[in-house]
Amino acid sequence: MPKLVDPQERRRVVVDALFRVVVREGLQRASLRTVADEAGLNIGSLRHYFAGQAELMDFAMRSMIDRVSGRLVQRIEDGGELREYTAAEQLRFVTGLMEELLPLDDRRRAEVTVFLDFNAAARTNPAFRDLAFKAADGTRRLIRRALALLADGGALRAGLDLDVESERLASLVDGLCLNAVLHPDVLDAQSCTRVLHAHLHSLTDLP
Amino acid sequence: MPKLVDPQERRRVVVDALFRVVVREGLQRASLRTVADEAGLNIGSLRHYFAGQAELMDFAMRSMIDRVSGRLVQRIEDGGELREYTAAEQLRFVTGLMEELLPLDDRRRAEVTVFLDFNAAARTNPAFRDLAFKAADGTRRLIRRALALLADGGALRAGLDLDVESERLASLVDGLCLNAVLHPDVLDAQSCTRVLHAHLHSLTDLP
DNA sequence: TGTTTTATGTCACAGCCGTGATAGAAAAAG
DNA sequence: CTTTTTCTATCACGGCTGTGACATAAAACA
Repeated sequence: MPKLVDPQERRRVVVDALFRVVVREGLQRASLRTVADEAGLNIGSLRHYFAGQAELMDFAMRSMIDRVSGRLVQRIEDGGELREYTAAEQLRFVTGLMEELLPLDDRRRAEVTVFLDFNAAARTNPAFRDLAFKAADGTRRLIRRALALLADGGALRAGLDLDVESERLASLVDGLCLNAVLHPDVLDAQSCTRVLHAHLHSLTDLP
Repeated sequence: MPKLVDPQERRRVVVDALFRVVVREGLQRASLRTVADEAGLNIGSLRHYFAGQAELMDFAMRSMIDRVSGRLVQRIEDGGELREYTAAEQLRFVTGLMEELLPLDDRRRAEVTVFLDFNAAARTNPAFRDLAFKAADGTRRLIRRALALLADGGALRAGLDLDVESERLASLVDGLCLNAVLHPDVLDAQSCTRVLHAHLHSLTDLP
């Protein structure tokens, strides 16, 4: 006999509604009332699962980060022993990893859109600063490890500075996300992947 | 005999105040009242120079775009006949042009910060969409022309696709702007220029 | 001078917002 | 059954928003 309401499920429904509002109208318009309406709930009901706006926002941001990092971890686990890969295989793996961060389909586009709005808000809203920093630091570490993997495998071009290349790839990915979300008709998914592939390829000696 | 108040100067003062508020507290908190306070004006006085919020925001965004594009045009005019440059000189010129877009000092940091907030808002606010698109399109054209210049001068590496490289450089610059503004302690001005220099250098055959 | 335009300041209104308080329905526990 | 907890729903308050209306003051003009 299932309980009529599953609190965990309810919170997920609310967060999904919040994401839809943010994608459609921006984080600024994601008030308790608009989110409750989007979720088909009464605001009183929503406030029974989230004590206040701060808790809702914090939970939503954590949920989104968990989803993305979960997919990344899954990919890494599925990869197995990456050191045993050939250079070309390693490059393909890293490419897939970076593509997970780009808005190449509706799901990832929504995530990136929300993520960008959250980060922009985190610049001036102390409530988001720590989380935004951890997220940025996490992808930064991931990218650095990915490039270090290529370097260990001998796939990386000679004379490349790992620090500089990590920053360059991280900023390129962020810039692609930004432009793909803000001007999707100018920078579509195809162009995005083409640029990413060209960049990663230019870091290697592969044909 | 100067008039006691110069309307044009007043509007500039108001826009400067708006920029300070946006940099300090975000575009969201830049209301007519907070901007008026920041400018040391009464809200009634402010509304004498700007009919409403929409006009103020529109004027402010245009002002910022004019400032940046003005500096770029100045650099291009000062450059003279670029086609007569050597490959190394052309690369230096293009580097300087791109550096004008990065938040390398307080003035540029403020401009980029405001610009990013405006663009984020433009995603969901139709009032900003046209301007945001024109600005993005302008820098896109500029970057493409800069790379075309290098290509004509023979400085560009063989086998590079101008379309892909334009997108790559544009997104890299945007990503550097984003990270430098959101995490200035992680990506400082030095790291920014190092990455930019490494990228532009990698596009050429220069030593 | 008087008149007109420009500039500044103040008030009130409706519309959101988050949130505290509270009531009542529904489900679970005793 | 009764009691308790969980859930849903509604009201009211203060705070902030843009804006229309208006009064006053200052400068420019005639």
